[in-house]
Amino acid sequence: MPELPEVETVVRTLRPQLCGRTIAGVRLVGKALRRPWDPAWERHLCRRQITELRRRGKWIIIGLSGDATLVVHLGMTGRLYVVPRRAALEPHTHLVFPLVRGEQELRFRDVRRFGSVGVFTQPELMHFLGEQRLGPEPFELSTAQLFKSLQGTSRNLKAVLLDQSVVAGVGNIYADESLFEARLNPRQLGRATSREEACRLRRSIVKVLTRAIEHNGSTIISFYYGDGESGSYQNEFRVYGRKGEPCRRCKTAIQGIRLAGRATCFCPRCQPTCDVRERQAPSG
DNA sequence: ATGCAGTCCTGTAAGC
DNA sequence: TGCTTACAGGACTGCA
Repeated sequence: MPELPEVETVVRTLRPQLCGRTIAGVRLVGKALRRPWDPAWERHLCRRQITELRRRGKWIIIGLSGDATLVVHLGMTGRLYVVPRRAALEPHTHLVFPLVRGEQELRFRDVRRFGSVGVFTQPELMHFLGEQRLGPEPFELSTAQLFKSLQGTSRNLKAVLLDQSVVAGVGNIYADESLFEARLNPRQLGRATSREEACRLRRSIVKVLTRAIEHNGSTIISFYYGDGESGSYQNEFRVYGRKGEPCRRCKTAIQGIRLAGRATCFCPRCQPTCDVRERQAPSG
Protein backbone atom coordinates (compact mmCIF):
# COMPACT_ATOMS: atom_id res chain seq x y z
CA MET A 1 0.00 0.00 0.00
CA PRO A 2 2.17 2.79 -1.27
CA GLU A 3 1.97 5.91 0.87
CA LEU A 4 4.19 8.99 0.80
CA PRO A 5 7.52 7.24 1.58
CA GLU A 6 6.93 4.50 -0.98
CA VAL A 7 5.86 6.96 -3.66
CA GLU A 8 8.89 9.14 -2.85
CA THR A 9 11.12 6.07 -3.25
CA VAL A 10 9.59 5.27 -6.64
CA VAL A 11 10.05 8.87 -7.80
CA ARG A 12 13.70 8.97 -6.66
CA THR A 13 14.35 5.71 -8.48
CA LEU A 14 12.63 6.74 -11.70
CA ARG A 15 13.98 10.29 -11.87
CA PRO A 16 17.46 9.43 -13.21
CA GLN A 17 15.97 6.75 -15.46
CA LEU A 18 13.37 9.00 -17.06
CA CYS A 19 14.39 12.65 -16.96
CA GLY A 20 15.40 13.84 -20.41
CA ARG A 21 13.99 10.75 -22.12
CA THR A 22 11.35 11.00 -24.83
CA ILE A 23 8.11 9.02 -24.86
CA ALA A 24 7.60 7.25 -28.18
CA GLY A 25 3.96 6.28 -27.68
CA VAL A 26 1.54 4.37 -25.53
CA ARG A 27 0.26 0.82 -25.61
CA LEU A 28 -2.86 -0.28 -23.77
CA VAL A 29 -2.86 -3.84 -22.54
CA GLY A 30 -5.10 -5.76 -20.19
CA LYS A 31 -8.25 -4.44 -18.58
CA ALA A 32 -9.28 -0.83 -18.21
CA LEU A 33 -8.23 1.06 -15.12
CA ARG A 34 -10.43 3.06 -12.80
CA ARG A 35 -9.82 6.13 -14.93
CA PRO A 36 -10.20 4.90 -18.51
CA TRP A 37 -7.44 5.86 -20.88
CA ASP A 38 -8.58 8.65 -23.20
CA PRO A 39 -7.19 8.10 -26.74
CA ALA A 40 -6.92 11.89 -27.08
CA TRP A 41 -4.15 11.84 -24.46
CA GLU A 42 -1.76 10.09 -26.79
CA ARG A 43 -0.90 13.22 -28.77
CA HIS A 44 0.12 14.93 -25.51
CA LEU A 45 2.69 12.18 -24.90
CA CYS A 46 4.06 11.20 -28.28
CA ARG A 47 7.50 12.66 -29.01
CA ARG A 48 7.36 14.61 -25.75
CA GLN A 49 10.37 14.83 -23.52
CA ILE A 50 10.11 14.07 -19.81
CA THR A 51 11.21 17.27 -18.08
CA GLU A 52 10.65 16.44 -14.42
CA LEU A 53 9.50 13.79 -11.97
CA ARG A 54 8.05 14.80 -8.67
CA ARG A 55 5.66 13.70 -5.97
CA ARG A 56 2.65 15.48 -4.52
CA GLY A 57 1.03 13.55 -1.69
CA LYS A 58 0.72 10.03 -3.05
CA TRP A 59 0.60 11.23 -6.64
CA ILE A 60 3.47 10.83 -9.09
CA ILE A 61 3.75 13.78 -11.45
CA ILE A 62 5.64 13.35 -14.68
CA GLY A 63 6.13 16.68 -16.42
CA LEU A 64 6.38 16.67 -20.21
CA SER A 65 7.52 19.17 -22.80
CA GLY A 66 4.51 21.01 -24.12
CA ASP A 67 1.51 21.57 -21.92
CA ALA A 68 0.87 18.09 -20.54
CA THR A 69 1.59 16.16 -17.39
CA LEU A 70 1.30 12.45 -16.82
CA VAL A 71 -0.15 11.79 -13.36
CA VAL A 72 0.00 8.36 -11.71
CA HIS A 73 -1.48 7.01 -8.48
CA LEU A 74 -0.26 3.60 -7.36
CA GLY A 75 -3.39 2.82 -5.36
CA MET A 76 -2.65 -0.29 -3.34
CA THR A 77 -0.72 -2.52 -5.68
CA GLY A 78 0.39 -0.24 -8.49
CA ARG A 79 3.92 -0.41 -9.85
CA LEU A 80 5.66 1.99 -12.22
CA TYR A 81 9.05 0.98 -13.56
CA VAL A 82 11.45 0.97 -16.50
CA VAL A 83 12.48 -2.28 -18.16
CA PRO A 84 14.10 -3.38 -21.43
CA ARG A 85 11.48 -3.67 -24.14
CA ARG A 86 12.34 -7.30 -24.64
CA ALA A 87 11.45 -8.14 -21.01
CA ALA A 88 8.42 -10.42 -20.76
CA LEU A 89 5.17 -8.59 -20.06
CA GLU A 90 4.23 -9.31 -16.46
CA PRO A 91 0.63 -10.16 -15.49
CA HIS A 92 -1.62 -7.19 -14.65
CA THR A 93 0.32 -4.79 -16.85
CA HIS A 94 -2.11 -2.12 -18.04
CA LEU A 95 -0.07 0.55 -19.77
CA VAL A 96 3.24 0.55 -21.60
CA PHE A 97 5.12 3.69 -22.67
CA PRO A 98 7.98 2.86 -25.04
CA LEU A 99 10.89 5.30 -24.78
CA VAL A 100 12.85 6.72 -27.70
CA ARG A 101 16.34 5.18 -27.89
CA GLY A 102 17.77 2.76 -25.34
CA GLU A 103 15.34 -0.07 -26.10
CA GLN A 104 13.49 0.55 -22.85
CA GLU A 105 9.91 1.21 -21.81
CA LEU A 106 7.98 2.53 -18.82
CA ARG A 107 5.33 0.12 -17.57
CA PHE A 108 2.38 0.43 -15.23
CA ARG A 109 1.14 -2.68 -13.46
CA ASP A 110 -1.64 -2.88 -10.90
CA VAL A 111 -3.08 -6.14 -9.62
CA ARG A 112 -6.07 -4.69 -7.77
CA ARG A 113 -6.56 -1.80 -10.18
CA PHE A 114 -7.06 0.76 -7.45
CA GLY A 115 -4.47 2.92 -9.12
CA SER A 116 -5.01 5.49 -11.82
CA VAL A 117 -3.16 7.10 -14.70
CA GLY A 118 -4.19 10.29 -16.42
CA VAL A 119 -2.92 13.10 -18.59
CA PHE A 120 -3.62 16.68 -17.56
CA THR A 121 -2.99 20.05 -19.10
CA GLN A 122 -1.51 22.70 -16.81
CA PRO A 123 -4.85 24.24 -15.75
CA GLU A 124 -6.37 20.79 -15.26
CA LEU A 125 -3.44 19.79 -13.08
CA MET A 126 -3.78 22.92 -10.96
CA HIS A 127 -7.42 22.07 -10.42
CA PHE A 128 -6.75 18.39 -9.82
CA LEU A 129 -4.07 18.98 -7.22
CA GLY A 130 -5.65 22.15 -5.91
CA GLU A 131 -5.72 22.87 -2.21
CA GLN A 132 -9.39 21.98 -2.04
CA ARG A 133 -8.51 18.41 -2.80
CA LEU A 134 -4.97 18.03 -1.60
CA GLY A 135 -3.68 19.65 1.57
CA PRO A 136 -0.10 20.66 2.39
CA GLU A 137 2.83 18.28 2.22
CA PRO A 138 3.57 16.94 5.73
CA PHE A 139 6.97 18.65 5.71
CA GLU A 140 5.33 22.00 5.01
CA LEU A 141 2.40 21.59 7.37
CA SER A 142 2.46 24.08 10.24
CA THR A 143 1.22 23.33 13.74
CA ALA A 144 -1.27 26.17 13.34
CA GLN A 145 -2.68 24.60 10.17
CA LEU A 146 -2.99 21.17 11.74
CA PHE A 147 -4.48 22.58 14.92
CA LYS A 148 -7.06 24.48 12.90
CA SER A 149 -8.03 21.32 10.97
CA LEU A 150 -8.37 19.39 14.22
CA GLN A 151 -10.39 22.05 15.99
CA GLY A 152 -12.96 22.24 13.25
CA THR A 153 -13.92 18.58 13.24
CA SER A 154 -15.76 15.99 15.28
CA ARG A 155 -13.90 13.20 13.54
CA ASN A 156 -11.28 11.16 15.36
CA LEU A 157 -7.54 11.62 14.85
CA LYS A 158 -7.21 8.55 12.65
CA ALA A 159 -9.86 9.81 10.24
CA VAL A 160 -8.30 13.28 10.16
CA LEU A 161 -4.83 11.92 9.32
CA LEU A 162 -6.25 9.85 6.47
CA ASP A 163 -7.94 12.95 5.03
CA GLN A 164 -5.71 14.05 2.13
CA SER A 165 -7.07 17.59 2.28
CA VAL A 166 -5.69 17.98 5.82
CA VAL A 167 -2.24 16.57 5.09
CA ALA A 168 -1.23 14.95 1.82
CA GLY A 169 0.45 11.56 1.66
CA VAL A 170 -0.38 9.90 4.98
CA GLY A 171 -2.14 6.54 4.69
CA ASN A 172 -3.14 3.80 7.08
CA ILE A 173 0.35 2.64 8.05
CA TYR A 174 1.91 6.02 8.74
CA ALA A 175 -1.23 7.35 10.43
CA ASP A 176 -0.97 4.57 13.04
CA GLU A 177 2.80 4.92 13.38
CA SER A 178 2.58 8.71 13.74
CA LEU A 179 -0.12 8.48 16.40
CA PHE A 180 2.01 6.03 18.38
CA GLU A 181 5.03 8.31 18.07
CA ALA A 182 2.90 11.21 19.33
CA ARG A 183 1.41 9.04 22.11
CA LEU A 184 -2.07 9.96 20.98
CA ASN A 185 -5.06 7.65 20.90
CA PRO A 186 -6.46 7.22 17.37
CA ARG A 187 -10.02 7.49 18.75
CA GLN A 188 -9.43 10.91 20.24
CA LEU A 189 -11.65 13.53 18.68
CA GLY A 190 -10.03 16.24 16.60
CA ARG A 191 -11.68 19.04 18.51
CA ALA A 192 -10.57 17.47 21.80
CA THR A 193 -6.95 17.96 20.80
CA SER A 194 -4.80 20.65 22.42
CA ARG A 195 -2.34 22.86 20.60
CA GLU A 196 0.50 21.07 22.37
CA GLU A 197 -0.83 17.71 21.14
CA ALA A 198 -1.19 19.05 17.61
CA CYS A 199 2.43 20.20 17.79
CA ARG A 200 3.52 16.73 18.93
CA LEU A 201 1.48 15.08 16.19
CA ARG A 202 2.94 17.27 13.47
CA ARG A 203 6.48 16.54 14.64
CA SER A 204 5.72 12.80 14.84
CA ILE A 205 4.35 12.69 11.28
CA VAL A 206 7.51 14.35 9.96
CA LYS A 207 9.78 12.08 12.01
CA VAL A 208 8.04 8.86 10.98
CA LEU A 209 7.84 9.79 7.28
CA THR A 210 11.46 10.96 7.20
CA ARG A 211 12.68 7.69 8.71
CA ALA A 212 10.46 5.67 6.37
CA ILE A 213 11.92 7.48 3.34
CA GLU A 214 15.41 6.70 4.64
CA HIS A 215 14.38 3.03 4.65
CA ASN A 216 12.98 3.25 1.11
CA GLY A 217 9.47 2.76 2.44
CA SER A 218 7.75 -0.37 3.74
CA THR A 219 7.35 -3.59 1.81
CA ILE A 220 4.46 -5.58 3.25
CA ILE A 221 2.91 -7.57 0.46
CA SER A 222 3.53 -5.97 -2.85
CA PHE A 223 5.57 -2.78 -2.70
CA TYR A 224 8.69 -2.94 -4.81
CA TYR A 225 10.57 -0.24 -6.68
CA GLY A 226 13.16 -0.19 -9.40
CA ASP A 227 14.29 -3.66 -10.32
CA GLY A 228 12.22 -5.49 -7.71
CA GLU A 229 13.89 -3.95 -4.66
CA SER A 230 12.00 -3.77 -1.38
CA GLY A 231 11.82 -1.19 1.38
CA SER A 232 12.73 -2.04 4.96
CA TYR A 233 10.65 0.25 7.18
CA GLN A 234 8.26 -2.62 7.93
CA ASN A 235 10.94 -3.81 10.35
CA GLU A 236 10.59 -0.53 12.26
CA PHE A 237 6.82 -0.69 12.77
CA ARG A 238 5.78 0.01 16.35
CA VAL A 239 2.07 -0.73 16.01
CA TYR A 240 0.92 -1.29 12.42
CA GLY A 241 0.13 -4.97 11.78
CA ARG A 242 1.25 -5.87 15.32
CA LYS A 243 -2.16 -6.60 16.89
CA GLY A 244 -1.70 -8.81 19.96
CA GLU A 245 2.08 -8.44 19.93
CA PRO A 246 3.86 -6.70 22.82
CA CYS A 247 4.43 -2.97 22.57
CA ARG A 248 8.12 -2.35 21.88
CA ARG A 249 8.11 0.32 24.53
CA CYS A 250 5.99 -1.04 27.41
CA LYS A 251 5.26 -4.70 26.48
CA THR A 252 1.49 -4.17 26.64
CA ALA A 253 -0.39 -6.09 23.93
CA ILE A 254 -1.06 -3.92 20.88
CA GLN A 255 -4.78 -3.45 20.38
CA GLY A 256 -6.51 -3.72 17.00
CA ILE A 257 -9.74 -1.92 16.23
CA ARG A 258 -11.58 -0.63 13.19
CA LEU A 259 -11.60 3.12 12.72
CA ALA A 260 -12.57 5.26 9.74
CA GLY A 261 -13.21 1.98 7.93
CA ARG A 262 -9.58 0.92 8.36
CA ALA A 263 -7.71 -1.58 10.51
CA THR A 264 -6.16 0.48 13.29
CA CYS A 265 -3.46 -0.58 15.76
CA PHE A 266 -2.32 1.23 18.89
CA CYS A 267 -0.85 0.64 22.33
CA PRO A 268 -3.55 1.15 24.98
CA ARG A 269 -0.91 2.10 27.55
CA CYS A 270 1.36 4.39 25.53
CA GLN A 271 -1.63 5.94 23.75
CA PRO A 272 -4.16 6.21 26.58
CA THR A 273 -7.80 6.98 25.97
CA CYS A 274 -7.57 10.10 28.09
CA ASP A 275 -10.71 11.78 26.85
CA VAL A 276 -12.24 10.39 23.71
CA ARG A 277 -15.25 12.64 23.94
CA GLU A 278 -14.99 16.34 24.55
CA ARG A 279 -12.15 18.19 26.20
CA GLN A 280 -13.51 19.92 29.27
CA ALA A 281 -13.64 23.66 28.95
CA PRO A 282 -11.29 25.10 31.56
CA SER A 283 -13.43 25.85 34.58
CA GLY A 284 -12.70 29.17 36.16
C1' DA B 1 -21.34 21.79 4.87
C1' DT B 2 -20.01 17.60 7.34
C1' DG B 3 -19.24 12.88 8.23
C1' DC B 4 -20.11 8.28 7.35
C1' DA B 5 -20.90 4.00 4.71
C1' DG B 6 -20.58 1.71 0.51
C1' DT B 7 -17.97 0.67 -3.77
C1' DC B 8 -14.29 -0.85 -6.56
C1' DC B 9 -10.65 -5.08 -7.24
C1' DT B 10 -8.16 -9.48 -6.64
C1' DG B 11 -4.74 -12.24 -4.16
C1' DT B 12 -4.11 -14.35 0.22
C1' DA B 13 -5.43 -16.69 4.21
C1' DA B 14 -8.55 -18.40 7.45
C1' DG B 15 -12.58 -21.27 8.31
C1' DC B 16 -15.62 -25.10 7.48
C1' DT C 1 -8.54 -31.48 -0.07
C1' DG C 2 -11.57 -28.07 -1.85
C1' DC C 3 -14.76 -24.72 -1.41
C1' DT C 4 -16.50 -20.32 0.65
C1' DT C 5 -15.82 -16.23 3.08
C1' DA C 6 -13.31 -12.41 5.09
C1' DC C 7 -9.83 -9.17 4.67
C1' DA C 8 -6.49 -5.70 2.93
C1' DG C 9 -7.31 -0.28 1.62
C1' DG C 10 -7.06 5.02 -1.44
C1' DA C 11 -10.09 7.65 -3.56
C1' DC C 12 -14.42 8.50 -4.83
C1' DT C 13 -19.74 8.63 -4.68
C1' DG C 14 -23.95 9.10 -2.57
C1' DC C 15 -26.75 9.62 1.31
C1' DA C 16 -28.34 11.44 5.86
